[in-house]
Amino acid sequence: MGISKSEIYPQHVNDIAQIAKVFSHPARVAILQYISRQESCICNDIVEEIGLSQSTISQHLKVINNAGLLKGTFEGKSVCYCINIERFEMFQKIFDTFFNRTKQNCC
Amino acid sequence: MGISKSEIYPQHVNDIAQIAKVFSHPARVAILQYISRQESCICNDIVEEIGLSQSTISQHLKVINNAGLLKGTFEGKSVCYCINIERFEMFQKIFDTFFNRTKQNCC
DNA sequence: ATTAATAATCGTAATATTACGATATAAAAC
DNA sequence: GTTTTATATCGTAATATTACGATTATTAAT
Repeated sequence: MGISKSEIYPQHVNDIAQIAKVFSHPARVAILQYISRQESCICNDIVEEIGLSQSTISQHLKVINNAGLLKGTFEGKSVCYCINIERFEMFQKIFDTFFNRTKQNCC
Repeated sequence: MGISKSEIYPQHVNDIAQIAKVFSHPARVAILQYISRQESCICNDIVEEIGLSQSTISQHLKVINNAGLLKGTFEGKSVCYCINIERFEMFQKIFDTFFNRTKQNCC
């Protein structure tokens, strides 16, 4: 047991859950907020800023990136992380629609 | 290791993560949508509707309820689940604010 | 009072996540 | 070319989550 049965749900339900998962860890929320605060997409002060190890931050960045939320160069020394605003706004919209629909028809 | 260090983040960051966690499992998204679809707050057809065991649904309901998202009677046979719209809208607002703020000042 | 039905809780196995140190990789600086 | 710096990946331990069956508790029906 313990395996999440994503196959039994409609796609849009899985989509919402997957998007929410990105934001369900405080480190990832903090990373996103930190990146957005930087005026010029500067990089791994994130490690110092957040206070987790470099490998852990890298792991969280991967989750954020896999969700399509990052833009920038991703090789070698000077990586430049940026938020992919289009994608970010898409997530915002999906969430907002979910909230609005779920509010409707409620007792 | 493996313990999530929530103490190192500001409160509002932990808040967002905790709210997102509620929606980060498809069963909980499906349960919320199902409850909202019901015209009169009727109950554990949820088990049949979703296709997980009764104990598993109950567990997910507890998570949703602990987040303050349910209203209704919670004892004995005929439990009546309802979405707590005020709380739900509060979550919507927190999320929307997070999205809007994180979009700002971005490269 | 017994029985039936509904939902919560307990115990537990399987799986996933989180975190870190160590190592690998790749570009920049020297 | 070697060293430094920045980031990714690997291996692994600790913890959390998911799911289920069995049991318990509570109400409704008989």
